[in-house]
Amino acid sequence: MDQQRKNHLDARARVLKAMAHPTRLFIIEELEKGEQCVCDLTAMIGADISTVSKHLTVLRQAGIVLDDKRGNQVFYRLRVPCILNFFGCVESVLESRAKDQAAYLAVVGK
Amino acid sequence: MDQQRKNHLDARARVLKAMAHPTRLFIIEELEKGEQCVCDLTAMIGADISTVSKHLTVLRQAGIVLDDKRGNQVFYRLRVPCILNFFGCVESVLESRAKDQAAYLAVVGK
DNA sequence: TATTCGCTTGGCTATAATGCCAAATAACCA
DNA sequence: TGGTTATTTGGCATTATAGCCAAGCGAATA
Repeated sequence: MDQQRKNHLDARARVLKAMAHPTRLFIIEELEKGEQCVCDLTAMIGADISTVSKHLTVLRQAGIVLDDKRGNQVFYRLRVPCILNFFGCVESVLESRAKDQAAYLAVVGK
Repeated sequence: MDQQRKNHLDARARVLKAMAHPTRLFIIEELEKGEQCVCDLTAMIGADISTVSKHLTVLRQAGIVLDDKRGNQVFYRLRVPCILNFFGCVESVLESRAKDQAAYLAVVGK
């Protein structure tokens, strides 16, 4: 594996890793609907605001979201619009597993 | 956030997390070209075979790959074909960041 | 049967991620 | 100025992940 390919895989992995957390996926879904301030996201998530802030930092550092301070609030939005299309394949994985699971259950007698 | 949504986010996050490692992305890319045995993947990756085997276990448990033992070799293949299409958006994130980085470098005088 | 081959699993250490609390910062308001 | 609100950061304990070596195990071969 050459160095250039390795660098590219590292870069992709960093983006995926930033998305690979339920709270951060929630944030991405909500931001798909439009920008949100930290306070509103925090209210929806129901965790400590410092926890939510750190999740947002992870997303920002991965280049997934942008922040915009207005007054004493910070609004976050998606940097690229496609993030959610992206899930079609994740869903395929989930469905494929569900199907096999159903087949297995049928074999063992429900 | 209701329980059903939480479950769904958890399920998606688990799939993404399984993909979020450079070695596992490499494996996915190689399997896109066709099934491979553990030995060939190990040779390409250049890590200990036990390390590669554990990465494959992560991918299998996430429902991303399937294994097939034939003789004393185990062949792995992708369970769903779309995994790599999936990266268009990851690339957008990376390009978007590169663009901003370039703009920043221009501002500070290269 | 004994040996080798291909792979998985157990065990370990080192490193990273998570989430809370508390403290720091920044903007606004009285 | 002092206080309040919104957010970030530091620090810490807990848990998870990564990768190596060694041991285990089934399948092929001598």
